[in-house]
Amino acid sequence: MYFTDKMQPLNTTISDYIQALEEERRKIQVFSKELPFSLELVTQAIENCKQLSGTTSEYNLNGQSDCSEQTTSTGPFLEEFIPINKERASSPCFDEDDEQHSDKVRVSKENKNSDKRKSDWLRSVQLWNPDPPAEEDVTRKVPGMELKRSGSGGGAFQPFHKEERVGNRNEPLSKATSPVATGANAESSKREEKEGQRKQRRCWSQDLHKRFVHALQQLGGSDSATPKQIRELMNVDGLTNDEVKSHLQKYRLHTRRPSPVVHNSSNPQTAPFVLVGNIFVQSPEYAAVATSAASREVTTVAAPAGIYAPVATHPTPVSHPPADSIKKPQFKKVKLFGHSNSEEGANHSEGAVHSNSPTSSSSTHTSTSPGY
DNA sequence: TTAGGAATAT
DNA sequence: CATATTCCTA
Repeated sequence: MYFTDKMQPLNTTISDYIQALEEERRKIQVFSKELPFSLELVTQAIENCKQLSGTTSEYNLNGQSDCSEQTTSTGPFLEEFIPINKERASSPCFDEDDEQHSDKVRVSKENKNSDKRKSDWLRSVQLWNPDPPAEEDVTRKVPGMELKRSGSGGGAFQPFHKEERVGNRNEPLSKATSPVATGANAESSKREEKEGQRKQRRCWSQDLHKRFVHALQQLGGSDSATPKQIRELMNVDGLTNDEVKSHLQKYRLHTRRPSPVVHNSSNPQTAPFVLVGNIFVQSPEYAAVATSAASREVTTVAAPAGIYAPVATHPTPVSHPPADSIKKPQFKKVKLFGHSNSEEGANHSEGAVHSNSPTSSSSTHTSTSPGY
């Protein structure tokens, strides 16, 4: 039994959050001189939250504009305040979207990070982001029913939009089925794409990947799973077989020979991350999560052979999620795959990479950061 | 028709 | 260079 992931603690916690903020404000009020802006910020945040909780009730989980941000559970805790980094040269994900500034009360959302240099595709994305308008469902877990739309038909979906070129006709495409949800489908601007054109690049978000991996494990590993099965299991609406296939190909590729990861044998001193206040930054590109103190076990820091680090097998069946839940990111920001499950777990056979780790630490990874 | 993999494109 | 898409073959 696996349990589906939790992802939307939202609404319930909003008021708690507000309370927390208010308390925070009281505290810093004392230092209003020293921290005028903090006070201001908090105050604004409170207001925004109040408005949010009061007026609207719809939360969309994927509003993000680009692929950065990770599924953040309760917005409160900053997890992703990554410094910033601009550089938009080669980010795989489609960023764009300059959005029109809507005057709404957008809670301050201005994270503009674009990508992580190294490209950990795992964390750099979120859901796919075809584009803003189509926020529909995409991921939806759907409790009860499943519907798969577009079976394999192929390309169907498409949110995308702009880009004109040849005005060709689009295919019929029926988008109809959205898994649940739908409560408010905005509209469907379906502009299908043109035929001759290459499909817009889709980014595999963390969430998506997570589902992918999850499906994979259910199917018994990447070697035994077939794209179609995976796709069905994932139950993500616009996903096509080809996309899954491709992703799988990559996945296999990476899981198969990660090799170089050498555990630094004698150099523990290189801490993988630095904890700064509440925010932790990762020094090397290899991020390994550091959930502050509690580093349960997970955290596969140096995965031997894995690169894809999906979900670290949660061994935690049922424990109280209380405190932790708020504190830690939903899933670690692991980067390497710890293959844990059958998947590669079994691969020991071949994968056995013996550690060749000669050169004492350092070097060896210059740029090769396993994306996965 | 689907899967797997290679060739390409970004 | 990595990741995603398309082409080709079984």
